[in-house]
Amino acid sequence: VTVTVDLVVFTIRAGGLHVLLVRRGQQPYLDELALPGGFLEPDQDDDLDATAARELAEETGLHASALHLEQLGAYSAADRDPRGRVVTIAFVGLVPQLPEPAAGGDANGALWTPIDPAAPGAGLPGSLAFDHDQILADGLARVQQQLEHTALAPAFCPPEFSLSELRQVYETVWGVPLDIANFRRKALGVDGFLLDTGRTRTDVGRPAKLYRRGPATQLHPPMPRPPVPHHHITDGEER
Amino acid sequence: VTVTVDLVVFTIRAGGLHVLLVRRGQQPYLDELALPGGFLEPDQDDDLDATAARELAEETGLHASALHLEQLGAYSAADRDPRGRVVTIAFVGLVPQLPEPAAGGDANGALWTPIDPAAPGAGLPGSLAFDHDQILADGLARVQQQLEHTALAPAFCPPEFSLSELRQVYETVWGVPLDIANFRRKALGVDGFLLDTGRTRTDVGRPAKLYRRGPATQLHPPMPRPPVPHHHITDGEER
DNA sequence: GCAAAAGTGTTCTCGGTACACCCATGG
DNA sequence: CCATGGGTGTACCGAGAACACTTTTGC
Repeated sequence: VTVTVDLVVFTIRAGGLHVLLVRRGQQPYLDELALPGGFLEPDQDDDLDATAARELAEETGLHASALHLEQLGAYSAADRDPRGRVVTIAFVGLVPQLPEPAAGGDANGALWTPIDPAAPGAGLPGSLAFDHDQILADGLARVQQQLEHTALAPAFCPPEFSLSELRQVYETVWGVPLDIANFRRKALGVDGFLLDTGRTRTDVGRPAKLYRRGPATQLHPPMPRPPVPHHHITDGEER
Repeated sequence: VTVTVDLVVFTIRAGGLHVLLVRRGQQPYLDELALPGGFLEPDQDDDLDATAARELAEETGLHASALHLEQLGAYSAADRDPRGRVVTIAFVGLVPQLPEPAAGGDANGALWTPIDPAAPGAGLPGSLAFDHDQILADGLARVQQQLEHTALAPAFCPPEFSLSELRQVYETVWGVPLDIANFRRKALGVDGFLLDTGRTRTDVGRPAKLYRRGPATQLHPPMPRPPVPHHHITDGEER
């Protein structure tokens, strides 16, 4: 049995949620879009997490420190890979900024692709190789849920960030607007979530205080996630 | 790379939480306790879920219908198995009643072992083979969390059950007492969680209405989980 | 009647929501 | 001074917690 690792790596660029995709450089699914990934090498001491971190570094140039990587699950349908029995362990990664991905490995290049948090798959230029559409959807759901319960949001931000930036993370990943005042109180009220650096930053308007991520990992009680507003059916994309 | 499946199967017997363990019938870890499990057969069409269901049926005699089985995660440390590179995918299973497990396969027999929901590992006669202590702890945490957010609790109950039985599931898995009145209102208030069968059952005291599990899968809002009361440090078992 | 368990009512409190309002900066 | 975003105050509402109380059975 062959074991691979696939990565669902999200970032926020230009106010929108993006996933890292590669265009496949070999069969099967040559030239189609897929999630970045690689093989678990049995002869090395890398476990799955190390393999995922290595792959991510290769694709994005980012080193494993200071970025979040977590296991999503195993995908094992017998016919998911035409080459034979391949089980893949999917990971979800979160990247703070907007570094251009580095091409390399068996991929012709990696690219940040915008996706709609309400409907992953919409906005994509077709479907992905293997069962990667499913993995992407599961990964998005995981991140959305983790934002509610864990102190994960700063992973999308630079080391120091304003409350607006943090709020935009939630709004972007969830696809809903939040109340500024209530978000502030909630975020600052959770013990150990945010640390006040003395600093402030001015872009436009009143200067904003800057925060660093605190030691807390869980959010008690959770960050409330508003019910998705009922879109009118804009076009297609229903189920 | 070899891929195996390990099972963390819980049930409630005699008012206590129990896990299914086997005594290993072969090297490595001969004669030690371990989680039941088996190999993913590359030549068959079974995916991991099917393999887990098959193993569970072999060990307990229970067929896959009407029992809950869900993926927990992959464990892949390079040195977790002395035979070489073995990645295992752990599953969590929930079994309703108290069927005696059937011995078979490569195990000398399977047994239900009581565990303390506050400290898995306490109460065990020593530690488990491989990294199964860790997997067991993760599995317990998963079930405890799932009870909060999903309509999983009836999986521990017979098809028809009273509210007391359901409440005892929560109390047993969480290891804390719940308020009878508030639990009742909460459980009945969640739309689609419980269906009223007309029937009642009398053991002692006033007859109780019986319910079946409804179509709901998520609990909105979650079943509130009380903070664990501070035990005085009874003895050891701290971290 | 009494014990035991099922089921109901009521009050208090706290967190979330909505929205009005004030503050600091750049132009 | 005004526009822009940062930050504070406050009144309302609903869910959860605690606990008193009533109902239905067996003995």
